[in-house]
Amino acid sequence: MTKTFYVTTPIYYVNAEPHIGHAYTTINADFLARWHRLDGYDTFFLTGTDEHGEKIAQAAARAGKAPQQFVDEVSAKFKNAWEILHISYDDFIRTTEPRHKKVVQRYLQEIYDRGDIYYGEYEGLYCVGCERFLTEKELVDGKCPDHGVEPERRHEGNYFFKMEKYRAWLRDHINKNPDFIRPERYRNEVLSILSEPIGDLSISRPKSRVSWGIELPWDPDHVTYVWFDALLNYISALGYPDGERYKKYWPAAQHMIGKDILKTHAVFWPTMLKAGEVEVYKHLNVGGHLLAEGRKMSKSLGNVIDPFEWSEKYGPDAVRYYLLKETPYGLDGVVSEEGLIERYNADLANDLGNLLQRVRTMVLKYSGGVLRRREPGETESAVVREAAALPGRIRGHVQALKFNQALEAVLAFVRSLNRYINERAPWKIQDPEDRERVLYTAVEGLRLASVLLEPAMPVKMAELRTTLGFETLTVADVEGWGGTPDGHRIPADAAILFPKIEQARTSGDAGKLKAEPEATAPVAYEDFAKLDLRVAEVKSVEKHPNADRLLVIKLDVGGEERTVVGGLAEHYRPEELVGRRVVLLANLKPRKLRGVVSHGMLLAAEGADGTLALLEPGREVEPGSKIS
RNA sequence: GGCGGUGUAGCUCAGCUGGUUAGAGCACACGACUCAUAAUCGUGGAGUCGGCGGUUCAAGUCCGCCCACCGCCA
Repeated sequence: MTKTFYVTTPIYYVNAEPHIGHAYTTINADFLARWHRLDGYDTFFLTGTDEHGEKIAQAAARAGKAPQQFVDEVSAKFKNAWEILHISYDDFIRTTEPRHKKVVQRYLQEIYDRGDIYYGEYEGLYCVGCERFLTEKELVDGKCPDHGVEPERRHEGNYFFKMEKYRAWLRDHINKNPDFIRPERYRNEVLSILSEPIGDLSISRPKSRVSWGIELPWDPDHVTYVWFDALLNYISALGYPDGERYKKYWPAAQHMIGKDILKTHAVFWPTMLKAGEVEVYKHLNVGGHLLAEGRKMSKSLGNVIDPFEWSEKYGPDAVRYYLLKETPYGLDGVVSEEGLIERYNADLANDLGNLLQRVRTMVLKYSGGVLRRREPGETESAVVREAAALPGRIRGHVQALKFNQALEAVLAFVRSLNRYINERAPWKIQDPEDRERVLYTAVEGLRLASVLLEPAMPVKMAELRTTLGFETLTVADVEGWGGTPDGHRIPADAAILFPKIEQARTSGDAGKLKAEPEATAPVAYEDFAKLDLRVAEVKSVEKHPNADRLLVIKLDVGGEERTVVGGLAEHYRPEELVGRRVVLLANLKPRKLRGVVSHGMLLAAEGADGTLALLEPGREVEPGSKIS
C-alpha cells in the first residue's frame, strides 16, 4: 500500500493581493508536497482562496464591482502568483464554489442536529460607520477610533458553536500528541490558551447586515461567518464525506499556516472537527514571519519585500531556495535582497553551478561526452558513503520541518564533490579508466543532488538533469549508487545554469556611506499638511502598569483630554513632565500599547547617545495651538 | 504581570537524550590548483557559548535567579 500525504496552505482571504507572507507559507508547503511526491508518497496539495464576508463585500463595493466579479479577479491573481512561483498544487478551492458551499451547509446541519449549535442574543456596541460590533478594548475614550463616534448599544441574534464543550478534549489530545502542533513553542501557546475557558464561538451573522456568505440551512436569515466557512475547505476540497480523495488523504492531513492564524487552526478547527465526528488532522505546522532588516515589514516603513519582483529578477527557484535555506521554519526569518544575492552566488553559482559546469566540460573534453561506469576506488568510496547517507538525512530534516538544514546538507555534499574533484584532479590523470572513474563519480553525485534539491528548485534541477542527459527522477532512483548507466551520453551544449549575479559593486567607502543615516526623500507640502501637530500641556503622568519603559501621559490639548503612551520612562521622571507644554502629533491613529490605548505621539529629538529630549515651544503658547 | 521563544566567532546560523582541544557558511588574510561562472580547494585568526550561582567526575547542553529582544495571554 502506498503511503499518502496531504498538505494544505491556508486559503487566502481575497481582501488583499498576494504578498510575501502568502508566498512564504505556500513555498514551504510546496516544498513539503514536492519532497513527498519524490519520496514515493501519494501526495495531495491543496491551496485556495477565502472569499466570503463583510470585508470582501465592502472591498468589492469600493472597487465598484459585484462581489462575485471582485473575488473572481482577486482569486485569479493568487492563481497567477502561484504559477509564477511554480507552486505544484493539486487543487485550488474557492469558498464561493458550489462544492464548498454544499459541504459547509451539510456540516453545519449535522452539528446543529447534534445540538452543538444554539441561538443566542448578543448585545454589544455597534458602530454604524464600521458596520460592526466593537469590543470595549477597541474604543478610545468611549468612541470608535476610526469614526470618532460613540457606538450604539444593539442586540443581535447569532448562532453559537459550543466550542467550550470540547476544550478539555482538545487539551487532552494535544497533551497526548506532542507533534500535533509544531514547533513546540506554538503548542505551548495553544495549551496556555486552553488552560482557561475559551467560550463558545459565534458562527453567524444576520443576513440583513452581512449578505455575502453561505446561508445557514435551517435559518436562511443568517449566513455563516468567516472561520466556520473557511476552515471547512480542507475537507470540502477532498469531497467530504464520501469522496475517494477524502477517504484517502484526510487521514494524512497536515496544515501549514503562519503564526498569525494559530488560534483558529489550533483551537477552532479541531473542535469543529470533533463536533462533526471527523478525525482530527495529524499535524499543524506553524511558520514564523519574514522580517526585513530584522523588523516587521510594513507599508509605512517602506520595507515591504515583493517576492514576485524578486522572482522576475532572479528567477522563482532562486527565491524559493533563498527563503527555504535562510529561514529556520517556525521562527521569524530575516531576509533581504542582498542576502538573496549572496546566497545565490555562493551556493548556486559558485558551488553547484560551477561544479556542474566543470564536470560537464571535462566529460565532453576528455571522454567525448560519454560516461563509463567504473567501480569506485578508495577515494570514491568516501563519496559513495556520503551519498548513500544523504537521502535519509534529508528525510529526517524534512520530517522535522528543518528545511534550511535539509538544503544545507545537500550543499555540504556539493562542496565535498568539489573537494573530491580537486583531490583527484582529473586533468592530471593519465590513465583514461581512472579519469572516467572520477567523472562518473562526479556526475552520479550531481544526479543525486539534483533530486534532493528539486523540492526547492523544481525548474533549475530539471534543467540540470537535462544538461547531464537525465530524465525525471525520484528519490528511489538515486538512493543506490551507480544508477547512471554505462555509456551514458551528456549533451554537448548547455547554458550556464546559475549565471552569477553581478552586484552593483560598492567600494569600501560606498559601503560605509550606507551605514550613515539615509537622506530623507523630499515630501510634498500636502503630505506634511496631513499632520495635525498641536501644543499640548501635560496634566498627569503615570508609569505604565505593564511596561518598564513606557509612561502613560494625560494631556490637555486646548480643552480636549488625550492619553498618550510614550517610551520616555528612561529619559524623564513622571513628576518632571507635569505642566510642560510639548508637541503632539494629534491625528496619529490610536493604538494599544501593552494594554493602554495611546492616541497620538509626542515629538522628541534623539541625541547621539540615544537620550530623548521632548520638543517644547520656545515661548508661551496656549495648549491646543496648531503647529505648522 | 503570567506563559513561551530567542541570545553561540565581524555577519548568518548548526550543535540530538550533558562527555575528548565548541562547529559550518559568508567575509578577511595567505597559499595551492587551472577542468570550471575571476571559480574551486587548503591554511589561519579570533568566541568569558547573554550574566551570576548551583547540580555533576564532566554543562552552550540540566536547575535557579537576573538582563536584552520578540511573541501569546491578561
